Amino acid sequence: MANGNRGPSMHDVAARAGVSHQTVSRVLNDFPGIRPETRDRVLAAIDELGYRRNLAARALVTGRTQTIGMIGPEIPDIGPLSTLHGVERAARAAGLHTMMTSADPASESVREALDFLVGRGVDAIALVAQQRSVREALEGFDERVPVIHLLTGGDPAGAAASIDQRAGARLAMDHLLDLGHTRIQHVSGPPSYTEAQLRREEYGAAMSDRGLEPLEIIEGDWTTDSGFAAGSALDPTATAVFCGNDDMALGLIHALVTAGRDVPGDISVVGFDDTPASRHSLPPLTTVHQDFGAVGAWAVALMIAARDGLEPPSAELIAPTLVERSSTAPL
Amino acid sequence: MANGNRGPSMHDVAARAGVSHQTVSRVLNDFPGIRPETRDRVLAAIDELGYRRNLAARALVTGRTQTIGMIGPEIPDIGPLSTLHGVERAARAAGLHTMMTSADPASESVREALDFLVGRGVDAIALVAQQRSVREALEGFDERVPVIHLLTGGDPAGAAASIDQRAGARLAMDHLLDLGHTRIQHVSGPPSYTEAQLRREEYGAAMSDRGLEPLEIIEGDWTTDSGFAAGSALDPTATAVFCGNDDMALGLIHALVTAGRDVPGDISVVGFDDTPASRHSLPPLTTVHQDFGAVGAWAVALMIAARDGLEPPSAELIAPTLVERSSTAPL
DNA sequence: GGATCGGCTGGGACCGGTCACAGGCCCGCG
DNA sequence: CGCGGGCCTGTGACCGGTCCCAGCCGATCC
Repeated sequence: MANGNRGPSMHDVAARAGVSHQTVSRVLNDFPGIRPETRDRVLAAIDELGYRRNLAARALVTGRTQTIGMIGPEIPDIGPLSTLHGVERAARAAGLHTMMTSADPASESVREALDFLVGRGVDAIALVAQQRSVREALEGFDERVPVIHLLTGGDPAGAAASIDQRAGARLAMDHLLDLGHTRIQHVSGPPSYTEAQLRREEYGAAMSDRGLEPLEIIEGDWTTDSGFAAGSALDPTATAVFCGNDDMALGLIHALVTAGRDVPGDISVVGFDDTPASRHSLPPLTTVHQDFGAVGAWAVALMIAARDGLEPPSAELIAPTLVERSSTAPL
Repeated sequence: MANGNRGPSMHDVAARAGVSHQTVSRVLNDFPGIRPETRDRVLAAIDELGYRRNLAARALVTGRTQTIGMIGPEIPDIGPLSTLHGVERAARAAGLHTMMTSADPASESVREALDFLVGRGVDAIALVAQQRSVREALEGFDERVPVIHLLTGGDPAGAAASIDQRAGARLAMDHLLDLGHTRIQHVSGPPSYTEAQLRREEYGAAMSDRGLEPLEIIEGDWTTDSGFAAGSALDPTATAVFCGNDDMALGLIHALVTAGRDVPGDISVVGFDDTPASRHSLPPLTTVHQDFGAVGAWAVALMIAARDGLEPPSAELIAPTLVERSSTAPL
């Protein structure tokens, strides 16, 4: 072991165990046909030396790193964060490792992140693609490494893992409509987000399905502040508001209550996300729960299939659920 | 380029540009003393071939991966998450890459995560060590890769980047005390967290510094639900509550209001974290803001110093600030 | 004019694993 | 007693970069 301070190598182990490096390799990779006694000697040597396999060397020859890359947004919202966390857990369960980097939605930045991960030799990439511009960055990206899209909302079929946004929006709207509301307004997220776009569309569809005229849509940016601002822009005849996410709903309620209106007495509010804060806001928020962990797990399944050249499992969206709390009431 | 489907190698580029692989390497690494004309030819060849350097090969010979590892908790709270995000950004700015894995606080799990990262050849590790048990996992971990602790609260000096918890707790307490409150109760996080421990101690210190007797401390688990539960365990004589974090404060306020008490009319509440939801909760929450991004940046500075064998910059804690909103009022 | 020197380039070993292949040994069989 | 065939093991090439060293060239110097 006369190599700098690099730690023992396979040859050192081999020498100590009195075998060849190849035998050590076989033990490490669980190859059959090794005499138990030999195997034990090798294992003992590994232990004594504190040997640890060098993955760079391994990756160099195999061309596989057993690592998947993840690209998330610069500003981490609860959704992407939870999803990537789900990916990480599912990957670890599958014996894979994860490497994460972030990128703002500009194509340039996404391309950079992609290049970085490909350069690191990841076997597949999970890309949070809530915004259309992120997906556009992939145009002409004909790399040999498969890319799975996350949280596209179910817009494009194909290699993507998402929550069914239309279904979620319909859940919220039907809840409000079933309570008797007809003047329902929508505070949406930025239209650059596919999810916001889909929730918007479904808002309109849900209204017209009941023969109702949609009210003007107020555009927010997902933050509590923008929800607060939306409060003063609300249609005075509205008796219910479907908010694009919980944070905006919280801000909106704050504005409403400040203006002397009672929630849900005067006006009902429903959110989207089921954040921790929504459980105990005043009033506790009726909202749509999304299982981000399931999205992550599904993404990993897709990546493994893609990596191994298998047919991808049939596309399937994760179904959201409605959580009824106290921010909504019958008209 | 007759190698499987591995993409072009340095030799392919060299052949195309009519130079040696060594010259290509020099161009790639910005070595001086290359004729501009030669350099351009190489660059052109790289571009035409879509060549990309194989980092596994590079890491194999240099022994450096230009990557830092991060270990976060299984359940991602806002603090660790924001901090790791800060590490990621600062690392990228320094030309380093990050690889993240998570571990539950059990020593076993932390050791595994450590081993994994060391095996991947990271140059340094940032470890979220809010809980004492996490730090204990490092006993006898004499690896050659430096480990920086995150969010220890400033308890142990040394290779750690944290926010000054004592100062933050003092900020919250002095605010309440200056408003004239004397019956102040504390809802703390789990004592296994150093941060919770430090906030607790400072609560007691702040009280006795003014000659006041501390009230019984209620123990929560950081969640809104535990804050809600704390609401019914509150000392009836308390006129103010210092909560260990915003989520618990939100749950507590919910319980209080449900029980018919007014915040801040009957009782003042201050939180800790400055989460997005706290800006527009009802009432908007007075809380302590922590600059997690700065912690991340500081951690990266420490890691670079450690990696290069430099003397670590003198230990310094990030100072929190008080954000006054509407959940507190004079007695 | 020959030696020296600096700018620029090439040749080969090496990092630490995996893979393909070639044995050595011992057994059973004819 | 010789030979084929498992079982188990060793040998050497190779992955794609970086590092060390040598060599070429023209210009400068004495």
